[in-house]
Amino acid sequence: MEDVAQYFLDDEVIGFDMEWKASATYADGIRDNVSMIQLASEKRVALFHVASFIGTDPKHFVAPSLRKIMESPDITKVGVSIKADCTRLRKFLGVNTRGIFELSHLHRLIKYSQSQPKLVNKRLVNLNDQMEEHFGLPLLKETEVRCSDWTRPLNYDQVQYAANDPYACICLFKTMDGKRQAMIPMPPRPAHAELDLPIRLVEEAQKATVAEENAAAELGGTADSNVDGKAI
DNA sequence: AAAAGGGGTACCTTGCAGTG
DNA sequence: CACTGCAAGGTACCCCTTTT
Repeated sequence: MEDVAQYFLDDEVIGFDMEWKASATYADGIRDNVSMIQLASEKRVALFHVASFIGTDPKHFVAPSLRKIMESPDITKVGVSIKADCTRLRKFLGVNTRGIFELSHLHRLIKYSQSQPKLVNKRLVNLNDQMEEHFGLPLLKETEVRCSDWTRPLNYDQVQYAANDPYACICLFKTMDGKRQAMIPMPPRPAHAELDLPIRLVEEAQKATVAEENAAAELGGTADSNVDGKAI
């Protein structure tokens, strides 16, 4: 994971997606709830089958460079329903993702801002509909594969499916942002999704950060806190 | 099935101005 | 000083959609 993640450190925008066991509840362990992590740039796709990693502590499942990528506000992570993925990543692996970009927002902006401004809202649009709109192609989203057991060794269908998702996301972003830049007048790019949290959640996050820093100070350790508070 | 997030709505609290 | 009415802002809940 460390070696492969380093390939993405210099990218400005990457596609991001996760897979987990459809039947998993929050009471189940890490492997059931975060079975795979996928990244994609225009050049390459990375699949991390974390369910097969050895260990019990959250830190055994996230290599330093992957954490760096996810927590950097300068590397934009694009996806559909991406906030839910990031919540999972935070809850089970302690990764506080920044630079989150919801493709549904950009899709609505370029599709509706000139004809039906009322529809430029935060409602999610599924990935398949976005693919058909901008590429005229359906994405193979077979329920059988999607809801399969992602904790077991993967078969070829699963690998193909898992690679498709983040790659489709990065392609969609490039295409849609190109359309946005061609619009007259050009609307601004939607903000990173973590920046428009309700005030209540922002305060909770700040409290958690302070508590974390206090705990680290008490231990006298040099826990690498990538949180500078500015983005929040 | 389970979970999260956004939009909409009803309800409550708060602050302010006006009135007696 | 006490009371009333109104607008603004916050909160809680339901419904819908999306994800695996």
